[in-house]
Amino acid sequence: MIHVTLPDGAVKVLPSGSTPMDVAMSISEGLARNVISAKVNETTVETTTPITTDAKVTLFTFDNEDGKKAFWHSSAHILAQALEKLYPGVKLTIGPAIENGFYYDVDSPTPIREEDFKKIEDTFLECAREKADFIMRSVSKTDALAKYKSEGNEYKIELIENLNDGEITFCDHSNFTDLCRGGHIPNTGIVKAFKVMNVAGAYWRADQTKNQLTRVYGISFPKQKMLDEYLDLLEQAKQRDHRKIGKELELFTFSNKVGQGLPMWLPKGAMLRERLEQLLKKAQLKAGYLPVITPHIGAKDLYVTSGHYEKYGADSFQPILTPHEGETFLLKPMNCPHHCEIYKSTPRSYKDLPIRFAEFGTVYRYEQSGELHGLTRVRSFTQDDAHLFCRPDQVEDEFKKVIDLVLYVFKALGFENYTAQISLRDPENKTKYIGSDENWIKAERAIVKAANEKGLKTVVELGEAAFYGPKLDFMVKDALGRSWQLGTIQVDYNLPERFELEYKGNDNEMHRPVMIHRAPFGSMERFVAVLIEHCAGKFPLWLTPEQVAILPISEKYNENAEKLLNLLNNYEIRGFVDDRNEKIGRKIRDTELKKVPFMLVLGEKEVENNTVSVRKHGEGDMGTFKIEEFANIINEEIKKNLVNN
RNA sequence: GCCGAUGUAGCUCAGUGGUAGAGCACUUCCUUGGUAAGGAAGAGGUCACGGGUUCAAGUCCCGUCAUUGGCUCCA
Repeated sequence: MIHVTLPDGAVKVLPSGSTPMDVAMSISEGLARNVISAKVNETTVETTTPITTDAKVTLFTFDNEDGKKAFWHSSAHILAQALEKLYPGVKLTIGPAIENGFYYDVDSPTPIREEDFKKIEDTFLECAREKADFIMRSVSKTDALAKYKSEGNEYKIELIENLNDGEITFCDHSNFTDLCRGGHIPNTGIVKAFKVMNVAGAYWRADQTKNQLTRVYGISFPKQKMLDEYLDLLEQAKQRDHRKIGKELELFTFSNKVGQGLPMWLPKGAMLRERLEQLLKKAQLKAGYLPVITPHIGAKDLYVTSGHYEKYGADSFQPILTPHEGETFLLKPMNCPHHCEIYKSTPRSYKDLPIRFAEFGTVYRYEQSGELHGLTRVRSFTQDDAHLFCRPDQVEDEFKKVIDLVLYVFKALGFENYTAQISLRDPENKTKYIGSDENWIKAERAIVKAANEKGLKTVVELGEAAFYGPKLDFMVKDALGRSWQLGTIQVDYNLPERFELEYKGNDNEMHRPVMIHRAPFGSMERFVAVLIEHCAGKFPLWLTPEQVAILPISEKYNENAEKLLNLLNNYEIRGFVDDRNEKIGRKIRDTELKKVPFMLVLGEKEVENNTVSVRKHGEGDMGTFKIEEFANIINEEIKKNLVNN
């Protein structure tokens, strides 16, 4: 007999050789029906893998992350089987589970196209319906290599060559075999619904110099209904796409005549952005930041000093020349060098520190053309940048204050769900970074300590640091549960050294300050894009381009409507009059579609009684109010969703 | 930058080798209304751009540009 310990601490005594499925059976039949994968101690196994010693066992259903992973990993096998059937001569490479579904990278002699998706889906489901068991077996390295040599599959051969003899396993189901580490659901029949999401090119081993493969993306579920719900979610995401809403709400535009990836803010978008900037400017003023303004270009040497030129020069916008020989400027890709020079414009004393220079600085980066995307990835964007120059003993405290500022911004804009990513150096590849080991260690320690003391939920990523220092990045989850990287805070010991920044200490000696780079929004473009998708274009009242629409019942009341608008403007409420020759139903419909929060219907009754009939977006008629009453309602609501501190 | 898809009116899209279309938006007129589309008329296009095939190209082929889904990159 063996003792099996479950995650809740319960212990089951079962015959040796019992499987995770037996464990599930011993708990309940319902659980047994839904169990699709299991972990024995720390290893993911099949539900049919015998357990022969005392062990900790965790059972997974599709509702667990691990269960989903096993489900989608297994689905990748079925996809591979279907692709082999449909595309003779196809070479399989790898097919992992991903966050939403799975993919399989193949080298296919015939192209796989969108019109083939239906065919692939049908074949996949045929294979799934065979209810073939997934069976793991060990193979010797020689045998494994022999199989793929006979198939001429150089990719699998490369994979196997990196494995040790004795740890190579194949997974069989039906007549299909694949090299595989394991972690499957019991049989193919559990997969009831499948959809090919996309095909795309992907490099073998993510290496641009290697062969380009075809990546087939798919997603599968144990129930058709779950697939339908997932597709519905995608449809919602599409409806929230900031590119679509940005156009509909007239927030921003692009023009080929201006250039790729160069966004232009339309009046409504520009005003919205200004409101966001004001929010932060006010908070920064309170927090002791000092505004600075710097040019959009800088002498090339500035960036040679900072190290940006060496690192990114070749892939950036090319230098700007002047009528004078040998004089070159660069569009600024970063604000920090300028801010360093401002720091240096006068001698600094330890008593002056910390000095916090803030600027909404527009920067230019030549992003790869294939990477451009709406407002989230552009070639000119404005950072809500600031650089804090402090004494080493101030770093931690300053860092924590910046965290507070970032969280204030998130809270004000309704991003409740976020995690902090600590991005450190890649210890394997230190040459990517500038600066001394000692400084890196100091900077990394400072970040980890500050994040911990602030009680942030953190994940650590090695190799994600900026080339001059480690970062704390804030990842927010939007209303649909998608993750976005927004604010960033970075500790930097390197640029102060490169720019030879100094201050005089109380010992009358010169010392080097530490820099903190930070941007709570990140970039205004990206932030607005994420905000649009988060709130589906229904911005918080204080931020929205138009708070009220005044809808006269007929043209007779247009003049009263204009007067009302003026009155509301005095209460700092903004809006517009819909003075079109249309019926009230039509005006309401159009205003609803524009997502204007409040509609004021104005007709004979209202004009006589000096009232407005209020209608709220998405909710309908709220009744009749005195104008002052309405002004109070709206101002109360603004306060409610704009945190004050 | 690489692989795939797409590019027709301001917007969303139809048009599969034979005279360039629809809905919405826009303009004018009628209508002056009470909580999600009132009616009529009109205007609007070098079918992304450049070549080619053809008696004939929005449609087929090649190239360029842009958009887009991925990959790689991201100070």
